[in-house]
Amino acid sequence: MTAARNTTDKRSQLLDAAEQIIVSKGLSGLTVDDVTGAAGVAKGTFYLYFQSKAHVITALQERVVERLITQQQLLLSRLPEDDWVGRLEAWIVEMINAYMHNAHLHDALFAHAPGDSDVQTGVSAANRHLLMLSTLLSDGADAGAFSIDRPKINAVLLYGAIHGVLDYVVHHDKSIPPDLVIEEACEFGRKLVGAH
Amino acid sequence: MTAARNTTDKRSQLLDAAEQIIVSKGLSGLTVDDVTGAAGVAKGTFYLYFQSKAHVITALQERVVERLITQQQLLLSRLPEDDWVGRLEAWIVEMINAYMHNAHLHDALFAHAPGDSDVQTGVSAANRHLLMLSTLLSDGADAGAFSIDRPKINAVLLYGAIHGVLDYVVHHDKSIPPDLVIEEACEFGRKLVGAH
Amino acid sequence: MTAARNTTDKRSQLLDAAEQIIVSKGLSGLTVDDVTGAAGVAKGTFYLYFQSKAHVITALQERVVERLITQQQLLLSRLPEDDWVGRLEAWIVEMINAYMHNAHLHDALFAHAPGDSDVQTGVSAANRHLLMLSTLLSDGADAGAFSIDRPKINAVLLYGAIHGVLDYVVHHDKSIPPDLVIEEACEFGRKLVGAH
Amino acid sequence: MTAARNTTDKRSQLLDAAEQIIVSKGLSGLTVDDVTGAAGVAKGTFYLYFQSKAHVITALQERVVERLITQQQLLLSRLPEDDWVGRLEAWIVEMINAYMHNAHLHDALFAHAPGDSDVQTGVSAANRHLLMLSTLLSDGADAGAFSIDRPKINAVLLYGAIHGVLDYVVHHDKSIPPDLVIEEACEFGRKLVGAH
DNA sequence: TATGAATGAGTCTTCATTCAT
DNA sequence: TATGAATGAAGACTCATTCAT
Repeated sequence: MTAARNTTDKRSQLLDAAEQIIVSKGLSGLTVDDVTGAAGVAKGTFYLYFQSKAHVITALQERVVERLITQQQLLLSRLPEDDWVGRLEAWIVEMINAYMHNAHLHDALFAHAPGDSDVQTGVSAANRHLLMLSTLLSDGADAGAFSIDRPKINAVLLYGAIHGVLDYVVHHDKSIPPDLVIEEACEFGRKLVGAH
Repeated sequence: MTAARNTTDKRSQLLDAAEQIIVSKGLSGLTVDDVTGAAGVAKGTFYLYFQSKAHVITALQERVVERLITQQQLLLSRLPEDDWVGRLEAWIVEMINAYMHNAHLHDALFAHAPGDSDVQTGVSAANRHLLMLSTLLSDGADAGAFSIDRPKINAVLLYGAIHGVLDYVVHHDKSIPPDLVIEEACEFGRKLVGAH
Repeated sequence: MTAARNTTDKRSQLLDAAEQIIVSKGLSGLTVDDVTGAAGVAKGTFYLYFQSKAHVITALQERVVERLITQQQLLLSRLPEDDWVGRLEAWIVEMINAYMHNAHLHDALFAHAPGDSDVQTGVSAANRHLLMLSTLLSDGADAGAFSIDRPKINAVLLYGAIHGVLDYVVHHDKSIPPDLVIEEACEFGRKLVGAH
Repeated sequence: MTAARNTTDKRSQLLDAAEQIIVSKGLSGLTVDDVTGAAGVAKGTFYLYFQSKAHVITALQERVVERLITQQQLLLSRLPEDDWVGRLEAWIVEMINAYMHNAHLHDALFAHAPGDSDVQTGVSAANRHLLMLSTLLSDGADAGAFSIDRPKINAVLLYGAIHGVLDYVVHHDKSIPPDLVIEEACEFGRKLVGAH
């Protein structure tokens, strides 16, 4: 058990270190050397837990998305089943909160430079998150609460819209208050699903 | 004048070469060596026209956006002044067409890896494009055709949404036909501005 | 005794694993990790049976040569004592057969990169094999069957010649049939000892 | 012209440096770092003249063989056309001299670890040398001076034999005087071609 | 303007070996 | 005996940038 715990710990330490470095130096500033240095282990140890540098990045994406999904599921589970607009808003709000809470990380992790170091993971992390939104729209539509024809493509649009504002707010116009972002994003969501 | 023209030419050649390489090898596959090689000039020449590698990328972004803006302005100028929904749709359609016509390039150029090659250009290329959309929304609202409170933030949302679908369609689900993308994006735009 | 047997077994397993890897990946593709992996033991176990990686290679050389020598001795023991040319030919034939039967292994093992992994083993494996040939020549000369002055140096020459052809046939001209190689090598041997 | 000379010089410097390092540390002790260090140039410069580490080795082989071939051709050109045994002996003598003059280098360079870093060069350097010997045997046979059926395979045998003795003398029994090696090798050659 | 040889810091990755358990 | 996590030295190769000509 101790061994198992240590293993888990070390992988997490490495992941934490990588996360911290991405936050401070950006994705391109991430070096295996720095990661192991920050984690306090030898360089070779890195390769005991990750096949390559690209794999930590993927693992980090997974972790970030997984946490966000979990959090959103928790929130949604506390809402009335039939309050579809409320559920959509909750989803949006939590996504924005999570992103703004650690903007640099989300940014670096999900600013795709496609074709580059794409370590394909079957269904990528972001895709799973997108699927969650898509399902939400789909279920709401089935329940008659949303007037939407193509849940998937609409989910993509909404997802892109939210990512877009967040990116804009974080990088180009920090004067916009988070509350306003949330409000407008929700308004946007409501329009999309035809609620009012 | 000949000299001046040559200068312009050579800069363009370099730009063309860079563009071509990004299309074929991606942004991370771009090397100064390849650019000068493809442009048929010596490596040192590169630095006569661009301060650094990051600067070509920026210049390329400018050029791409400038062309798109010009094209959109041309299209809009042919539309009736008061057909605001038509103008918005034309804007969206053209953006999607331009993107899909050279997806790799737009992709590489606007998949920001912030903090990386951020050669800040005052108001960045993309910002100018965004401003165009924002102005369109604003004018439409002033004319009473759009019911929108905050044109800027709504422009950002719409812009992000479109970029998002395009990215999705190009990288994750190529089965979606361009026409459908255009249709949904326009529908999305109409909902946003409250046009039925 | 059981323990002793296990020990022997494990050492052999390790040796077998190393042999197999050399055959498939070449000497430079040999890693302790792969060896222990293929042998089904932990990495540390390797160092319980061999002082270093270089030592397995040496041990493998010994084993290969030992087997060959044994086989040749068996063959020679069945031949008439006084048929010296026949004995020499048998020796040559068996050497060629053994080599061609597992060319990769012999190759990797006896393509000396001197100064590299030279774990000096007193009289090296190959030397013992050479000594066998030398003795054969010497005895044949003593019996008056071979007209040779310096058995040792002639053994070296013959040994090198055979190794040379084998290497050539295996790596550069696979079109040469084994039978021809054997025939020419024997002819070569006969000339050397002055038989016809 | 200066530029051309410098270029040639630098490539040669690198080659010289590599040669020197191989002599002192063996082939496996050869590092790009050391080579550039010894040549007094920056690390990157190495890759301006050679595609990879493996390529210097090949280039070195070429150079060594080329020099030897040139020297042998010079020697042969001074001998009477019809003294075939003399020509063969001269070839053998020069090969042994060249080898012994820089044993470490020849050794490291031609101790093939096949399948490893084999940078195939069409007809490899050693092959060209072998061809020279083969041609010599063939011509001598045509002239009626050598009684040999298959020049190529016999050349391979002789070539291997000589390499074998040299390796043996250099690594295992330094007590054998060079003169004796030469004498025996020549004797060996004569036997091979059926000259007394 | 134009050249292109030279630079050298920067990075990933491998792998033999050790050692606490 | 046996394990296997941890080590860290070593090494190949890249590429943006400079500068003498």
